[in-house]
Amino acid sequence: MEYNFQRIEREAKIKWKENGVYKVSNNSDKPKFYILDMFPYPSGAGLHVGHPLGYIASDIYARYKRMQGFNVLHPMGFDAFGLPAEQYAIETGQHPVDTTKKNIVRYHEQLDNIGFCYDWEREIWTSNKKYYKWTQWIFLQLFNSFLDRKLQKAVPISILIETFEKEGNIHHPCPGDSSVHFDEFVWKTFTEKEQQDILMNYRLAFCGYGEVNWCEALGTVLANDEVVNGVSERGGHPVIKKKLRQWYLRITEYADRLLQGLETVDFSEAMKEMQRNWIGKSIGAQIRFKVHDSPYSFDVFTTRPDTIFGVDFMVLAPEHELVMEIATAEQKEKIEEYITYVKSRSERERMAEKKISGCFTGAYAIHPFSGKQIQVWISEYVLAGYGTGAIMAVPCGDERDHKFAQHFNIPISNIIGEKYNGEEAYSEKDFTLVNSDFINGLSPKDAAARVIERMLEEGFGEAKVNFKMRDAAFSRQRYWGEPFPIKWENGIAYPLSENDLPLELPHVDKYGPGPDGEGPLANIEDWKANHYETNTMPGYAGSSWYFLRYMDPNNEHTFADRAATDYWNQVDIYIGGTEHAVGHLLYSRMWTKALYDLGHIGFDEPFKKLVNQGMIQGSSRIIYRDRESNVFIPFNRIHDEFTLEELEGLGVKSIDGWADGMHVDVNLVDGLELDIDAFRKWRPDFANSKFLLNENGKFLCEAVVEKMSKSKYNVVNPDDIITQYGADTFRMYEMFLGPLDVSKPWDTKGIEGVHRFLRKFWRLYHDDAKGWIVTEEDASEAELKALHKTIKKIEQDTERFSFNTAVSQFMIAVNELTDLNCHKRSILTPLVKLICPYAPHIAEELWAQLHNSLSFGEGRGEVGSVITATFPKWEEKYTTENSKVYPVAINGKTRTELEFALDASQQDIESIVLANEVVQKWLEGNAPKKIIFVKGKMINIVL
RNA sequence: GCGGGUGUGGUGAAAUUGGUAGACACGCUAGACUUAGGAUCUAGUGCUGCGAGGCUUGGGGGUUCGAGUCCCUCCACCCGCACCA
Repeated sequence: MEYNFQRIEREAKIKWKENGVYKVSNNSDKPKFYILDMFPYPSGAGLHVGHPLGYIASDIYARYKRMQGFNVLHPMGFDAFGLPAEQYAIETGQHPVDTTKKNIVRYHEQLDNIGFCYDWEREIWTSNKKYYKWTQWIFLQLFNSFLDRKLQKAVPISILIETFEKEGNIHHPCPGDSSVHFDEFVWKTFTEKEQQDILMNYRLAFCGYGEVNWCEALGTVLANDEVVNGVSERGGHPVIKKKLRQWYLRITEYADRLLQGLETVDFSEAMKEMQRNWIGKSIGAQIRFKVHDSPYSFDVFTTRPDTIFGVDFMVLAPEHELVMEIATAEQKEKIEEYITYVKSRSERERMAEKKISGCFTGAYAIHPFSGKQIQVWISEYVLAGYGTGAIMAVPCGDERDHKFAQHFNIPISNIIGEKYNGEEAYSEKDFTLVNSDFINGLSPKDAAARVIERMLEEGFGEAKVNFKMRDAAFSRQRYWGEPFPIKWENGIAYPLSENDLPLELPHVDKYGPGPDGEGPLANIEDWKANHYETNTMPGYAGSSWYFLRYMDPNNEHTFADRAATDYWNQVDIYIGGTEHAVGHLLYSRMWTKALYDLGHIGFDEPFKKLVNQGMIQGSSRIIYRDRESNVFIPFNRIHDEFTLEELEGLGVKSIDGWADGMHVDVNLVDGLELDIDAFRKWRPDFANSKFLLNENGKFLCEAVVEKMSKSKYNVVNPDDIITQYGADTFRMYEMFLGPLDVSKPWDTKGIEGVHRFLRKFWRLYHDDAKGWIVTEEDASEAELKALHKTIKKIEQDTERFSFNTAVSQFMIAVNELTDLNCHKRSILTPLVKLICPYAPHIAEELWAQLHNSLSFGEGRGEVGSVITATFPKWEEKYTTENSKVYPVAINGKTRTELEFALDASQQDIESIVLANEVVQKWLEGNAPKKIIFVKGKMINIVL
């Protein structure tokens, strides 16, 4: 009986489904385990072999945990709203409702073919109104609360209103506009509109005017993390800064907690570092400088208040609001010219070439301590969006300031002493200050504290913490997203009541942009008449909390029952790519914190442990053709010297043209060898081309590793692999490719080895001729040893996500048992259980056969529930330790005295024992401290 | 520039965390069985040498009885951030 994976997998799938094997209950005595994948965005192209990598890993771990007796939540769903889905719909002339549905059905089918143990009854789509009702509800929670900075937690806005009525905002500085101050009396004089405008500046989800990333091609704004290198992440369209009315999440208020929370979670250092970097906390001071002969003054932010006496000039960002106010008449023209120049430079140009440029305003600032007059410049190296958009420049201590001073011949003062060489800035902090008035002789650290103290006393500066992170743009001028549950009246945003949720996304036939940078919803008359907000939420809205919904997916009364969220609690393991480091992961961490603050859930970090999987790249095949003669030349011969006859025979006049390389469909290539007939069929335009062959009659392509994509013809579809080799082979091979977290190219060729292994595995149980061959004999010592070694290794490997070595371990075990000609039930039964997480279909089949009629379906059918109970305990007796250190006592002897014994003992353990005795005698009863044995051989003696 | 990471056969990679480096697999070579095979099986396969042996984990140095593993230094590559004051 052959290993008929097609039959086996078909039957297993039916069995699992009929018996509801993977249904998960919220009521269980078992300990819980929550393992989650980043849910996919169902694109039109379907899954390629790279997508399921992380899913396979999590599935193996889920099944493994289930076997250990955990109640495992391992759900799957679809991130269905958002820009790409809408773009795809537009491009293919369909409606996003239809394309999304179609794509999901396809994804669903593909995932099922791989044999995942998802509880599909918990499936969620973010675009489903039953789901986005609660996305809207959470939005309202954010809208209706603010962050109390003293408590460092979100608090309902109603409490803030009460406070304002009692004492104004004296204890609650306005995060949106720090210039807003009022007491309880003034508050009461405000109109409703004025009051609401002020409250808007506190809300965690708020609407305001701001500079946003506007993408004309997509017709919408984008969040900072959706803009990469100055172009849109999706589609690579140019992005410009534009002032628009926008919704935002006030994530900056959570900056500190997002930073602190990283200490409590198990993410990779790189991931934590990325998030820290994005948040960009820096500690320093804000200092006010007055402008000479002018009513104006401006603030700068610096991390080095200790260098205050080294300030030689000031720089404002070109966009700084004071620039035109303080510029002197004679400099105005030059300033305007410079600003025009800056505006003419795109973000990309600025990044590409960092030129030193700037312009003197003609104005002078007054040093707050010394009263010295300091030139005020503007330059594009000072960014409007960071800090206060103005800096105090200390050339001797900052590289950029130094270059700027040199470039414009600004005299440089030295407050560092001899460590500053006049050539380049000295930015270390290990020096003693000089030429610095009252902080002379202090270290930078002490000086900074002293300066801040003095500034506070004199009232022109204070300690200040600055963050790089900005509030997150939360509205899109698009159709395919959650509508905001907001009604506008007289310029005031009124939240809908909970009872009115969901505010459904109206079905429209046309969903082009609305007027004046508004969303498509502005084109709908009903919508406008009701004064609903016309923007929709961004793609990351639905994904910021989906992990909570899985816990209680069908609840119609709340986003998830508190008992359910308490039971499942944090996601124990979250698997996904690093590309979400500063987007999704930060947003969901913030939402979790807000929901926690407001008492809706009992934990404030969503993901306990994050595992990053690498990408599976495509391995493209390239072929080269001489354009003129229309001859293809094998890659291995491109640098060859061709003989004249060869060239003439082919009609090649020159080989200069061969560099005409083209991608060829990887499915037409076996390893590197091109199937020429198939190629001619695929590209009839080359049907008449000639091929220069190698001596063995083969034509070889070049292999290039690059991203898997349709246009490169290097996409491998998991469905094809599964048809040919089966899902179990596919799963094991993906794991076998290498460590989970590194990127690696797909190589279909290598899959044979894994497939061969599974067939060999099958042959332990079945013989092609004799059929079922499992015997009842007692196992031998050698067989037990092989089994137990395998159990131990695979448990360890699975535990630490080292699935590639686990698969190797299986292969070793099967090779060993095959060599031992072992077909014994007592060995083969545990082996089935062991392999189940990796190759569940074959395990299902073998299990059923081992137990004759007993199938998974009986007794709730989980393989795992049976497995844990009968896993044999690892016994000391079978330990494979092959190196042991025997400690023996000795003092005061040198190695040379023992060398002869060493030499004599290289052969076997007996001679070593002998040698040891000799040594001991030699030393008159004293033995060495350690004698080191490696695999039965004495390697060394330690005194 | 800053931060994080990685360097091991022709290839993907192992190495019990300081103990025979290269497990397992791909590829390759030879052979067997086959009408045939891209099926299956057997043997070989880090480099070097006829050989005993010698050499080998990016380079150099160090600690140690012993280093792929720890320390210093240099080099290369990948990822992230990047005029962040």
